[in-house]
Amino acid sequence: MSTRVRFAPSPTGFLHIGGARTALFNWLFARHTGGKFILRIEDTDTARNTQAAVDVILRGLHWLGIDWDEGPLTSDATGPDKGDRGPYYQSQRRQRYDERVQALLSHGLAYEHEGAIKFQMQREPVVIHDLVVGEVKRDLTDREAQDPDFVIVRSDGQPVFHLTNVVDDLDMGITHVIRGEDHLSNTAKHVCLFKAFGVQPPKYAHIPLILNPDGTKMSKRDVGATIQTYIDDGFVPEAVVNYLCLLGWSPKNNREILPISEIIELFDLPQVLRHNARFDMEKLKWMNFEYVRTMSDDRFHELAVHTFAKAGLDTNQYPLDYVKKAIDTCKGKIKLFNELPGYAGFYFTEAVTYDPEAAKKDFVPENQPRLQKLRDAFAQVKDFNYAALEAALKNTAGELGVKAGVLVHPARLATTGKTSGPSLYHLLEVLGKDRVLARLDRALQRAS
RNA sequence: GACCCCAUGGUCUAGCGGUUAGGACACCACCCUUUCACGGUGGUAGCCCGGGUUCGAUUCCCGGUGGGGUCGCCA
Repeated sequence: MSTRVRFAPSPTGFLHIGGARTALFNWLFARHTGGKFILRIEDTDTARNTQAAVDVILRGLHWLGIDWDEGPLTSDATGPDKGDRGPYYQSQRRQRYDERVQALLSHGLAYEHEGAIKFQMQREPVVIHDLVVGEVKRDLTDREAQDPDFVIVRSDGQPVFHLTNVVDDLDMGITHVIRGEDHLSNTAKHVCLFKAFGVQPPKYAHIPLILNPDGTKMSKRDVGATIQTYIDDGFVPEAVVNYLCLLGWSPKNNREILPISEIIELFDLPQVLRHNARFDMEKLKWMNFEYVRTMSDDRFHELAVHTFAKAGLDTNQYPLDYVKKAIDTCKGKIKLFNELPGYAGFYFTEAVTYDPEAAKKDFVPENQPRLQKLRDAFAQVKDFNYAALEAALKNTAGELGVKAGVLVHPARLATTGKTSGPSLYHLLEVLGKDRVLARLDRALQRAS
């Protein structure tokens, strides 16, 4: 039998990193087993479920590269979808729930209570066979022992999560429920519901949670908790996905960075860890850097242009060749794309502002004649390439009897406004003689 | 409070009765270097505690401690 798994988020207005990882593990399992990955929107709740909130989820999954075989095509609950087990919005499945509740009622497995409908829960401990955790015997808590039965339809007629979740999994033929460990306690309820409907429950796999660095539960307010953060901060989706895979799972053999195709091949449920993992932004950034420095020049260029544009720097105003060479000097230097405007924005604006601390240190009277000599040397360079520029600078330093660094720092500050950045000689070559001389002249005035 | 899950350096992990306990991030030192990085070399740092089982436990069992989760007419 072919596997069928689903990711069933509630549109809360953000895609939580834990949810994304759950989606990812489901997706990996489906791809690994050659089964189907289904997206179902659990929007039974309140008015907080807006189309915009669904869009956030759809966009987040798209960005991560997680595609679904069945599910909605748009954020419109009544809009088009793919798959023959729809609709995939719970708000459109009300009739199914009503039918199932009637069945329970008529079999005496549920009953009305103060206008709501409650399910007759079994009193004995429920045994769950979990693919990750193992066999779990779930006993009633003291609170539940008071009244083990739980509401499946609210008094206003709205079916409740436990009911809709189970009915949908049943109707959609879900074979494996892969979800966060925070659902493990709920699973006892769900297993009993399946039994009441006279069917075998799906197989369960409760995966560990992603915690904050301090070990507390990650809420939407915490750093890195929502996928939008990564989109906004200039992360590469493959890096985020790769990192997420390593939280609660390992490819073994001391391997960490590996293509998704290989992860799909290696991934399986029994190897998922049981303990929670803490989120480490530093490691994610390192991994992102690994992806950024090894990606193709074309992709780097495309993402870079987009990032500059976001920061208000229009690279289209410059010759394509200039833009390309400028961006090339940044490859392998930045960890996140959002560092780019600060790192290399000087290529795309004539309004260079000097780092005040550095200016105080480098633009001093003592450096004025040195910079002047360097400027004159650069003016003599006919073929304005990095090798010639390096030779010119070093030669000047030699004549001045100073180390290269004495010229390098002021020159960098004069042309970029920064104390660090791409290779100086390469950046000068890209900037070109006119710009370099002009910027040097401006700095010369400042230094005098 | 009750119920459930979990436990290898600061963090992510490999390990599945006998290992100098391996890798990665981070950190420190040195080298390289025009800046910042990259890279290279070396280094600090770990099996939560207590009982068992065993010739021998990081590894198996029990208890404790610690962490997390769940006990809604939220999902």
